[in-house]
Amino acid sequence: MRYSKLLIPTLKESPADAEVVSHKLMVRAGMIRQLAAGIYSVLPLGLRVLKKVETIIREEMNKIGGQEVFLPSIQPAELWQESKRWDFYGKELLRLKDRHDREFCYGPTHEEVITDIIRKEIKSYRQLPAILYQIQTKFRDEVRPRFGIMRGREFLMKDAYSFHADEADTQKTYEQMAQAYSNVFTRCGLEFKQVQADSGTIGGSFSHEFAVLADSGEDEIGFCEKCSYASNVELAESRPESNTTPSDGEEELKQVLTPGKKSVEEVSGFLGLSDKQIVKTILLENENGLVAGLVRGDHEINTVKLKNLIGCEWLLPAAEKTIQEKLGLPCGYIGPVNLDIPVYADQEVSQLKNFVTGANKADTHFTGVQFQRDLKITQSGDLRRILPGDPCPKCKDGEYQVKRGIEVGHIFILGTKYSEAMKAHYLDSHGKENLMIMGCYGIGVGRTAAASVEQNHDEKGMVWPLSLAPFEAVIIPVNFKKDDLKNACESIYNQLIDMGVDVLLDDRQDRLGVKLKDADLIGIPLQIIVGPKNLEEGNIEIKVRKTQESRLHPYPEGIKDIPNILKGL
RNA sequence: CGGGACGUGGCGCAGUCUGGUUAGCGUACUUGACUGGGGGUCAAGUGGUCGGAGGUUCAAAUCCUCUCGUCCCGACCA
Repeated sequence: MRYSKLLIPTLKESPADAEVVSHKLMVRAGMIRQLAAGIYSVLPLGLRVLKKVETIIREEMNKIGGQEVFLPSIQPAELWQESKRWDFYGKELLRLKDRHDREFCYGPTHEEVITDIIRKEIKSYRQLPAILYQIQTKFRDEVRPRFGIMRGREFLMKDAYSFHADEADTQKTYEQMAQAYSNVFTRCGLEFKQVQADSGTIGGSFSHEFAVLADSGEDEIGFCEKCSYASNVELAESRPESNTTPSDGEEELKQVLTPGKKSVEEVSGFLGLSDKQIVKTILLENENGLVAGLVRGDHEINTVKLKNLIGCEWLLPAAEKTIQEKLGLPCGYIGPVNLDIPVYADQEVSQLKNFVTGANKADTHFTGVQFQRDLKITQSGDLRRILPGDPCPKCKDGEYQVKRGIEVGHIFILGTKYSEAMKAHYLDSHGKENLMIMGCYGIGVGRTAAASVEQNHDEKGMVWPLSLAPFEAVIIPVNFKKDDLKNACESIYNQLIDMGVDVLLDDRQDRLGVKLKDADLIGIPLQIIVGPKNLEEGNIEIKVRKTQESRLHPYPEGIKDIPNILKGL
């Protein structure tokens, strides 16, 4: 391609509304433009990158027997009502009506549509397993879209669904899919981790997330340096502390005045105790009303773990208003003693003796609280967030590390959730009807590209890996007016195209500096600079974007080495 | 959903508090000349319903009301 014929509107300054590097750079490089909150247009250069990600995904999906389909983005409400998600999905589901007033939604995901096809078209175990995938635009009306293409409302996603006759087969495909995902992200040149993730209400222990390590990530990943254990912090198990509490006598329950002391630090400081002797009572709300979670003062509650322990549909922090209305208790002084709602305690809390809690009375706390004697606990379990430095629950001598990550892929075993709700049956070899078992697997295409920028950039701009770069090489004439330079560039350009190199010819009339700045900004891996002095001496300059290292190569003989240089990057 | 900020040529901003020439700067864009190895110089230009609606006033980018849009923070530490 010729630069002069391409729409690559690069900018010198970052847009004022961009926060993260990938957003800033993708706008500056003329790859994307915002149309509305969380909705972006993709320009030619950006599309080239997305297409490269797509190609890698297609190759890996096809390799494990995936068949590509293309499903509608607008879906009838009936299908969603059948799966019960019409009511359940909430405001993230963008609903619309057609001219006949029929209800539709813009698909945020496609379990319903694909299950509808499969239940109609597949009847026999002989046709299973079936693995179908598509690369298509999704819309999720996020509360708060941000970070450009990384968390948009409209975004490009590869979603795959698999249908199976039995669990072993599902498991097999799940593992192949995990491997395929691993291959995709490796080929995209990303540093990532495959981590256990929360499977939510879907059930089953099989869900893994693929997280690209980056400070701008919204996920927290906990992993062990010594063994292979890695999981989303939401899910990471905490290993019970083995230190036995001193066997002091049990103190009496005593009310103490703690005027104005609400936070753990304030209370512990005021009473001259360690944070570990305080128990925090956190009020949350789910579909059945308020619940309380107890964790030690130096710990934090993990609501995902609590939600899983309770087995409720949803769980959110209770609003102060709700607490006032339903319990009439003063925030800051709430405690589990005589608290008339379900109380769930972290396992560490059950080990404590003589601890402090709120007394459900303004400016008052209890001291000498005993777990067994004073509290009515609905259930105890692992409820706390892991912290960096916590012991690994798996290998016993490693420590947790916590890093931020961008979720670029997620795979699930769905079981029969959808096949049951939507009656997707098949006949087995005995002629008996069975429910199909399903898996679903997603990759954020744009997010993968953005994650790559987050991981690979410098002060000059983006540094694409060869596999995702919009072009593999760019030819930069120092002066495009001089015929000998121009002819040499045209010749190199044609030869590289013939050799199958994805090459860009910067045929603009601008000065060298402009071209080099742009080449660095858009991050093309190899720059071929053709200047008058070098050319006279029979040389061209080949510069690597990433390292900024530059070497002279003989011209014209050296042209044929370029594909090899690219391979070596 | 709660809180905060912002909206002025394509992009980045000043002007708004304290109303008053023809709305300004940088950059980009067009034309010409010079220049030609890291966003060059000079000259002449193009481009603006100051987000929108209503109001106050002799006079509104500026004051008031409403509205739309965009961004940020928060929505577990009781």
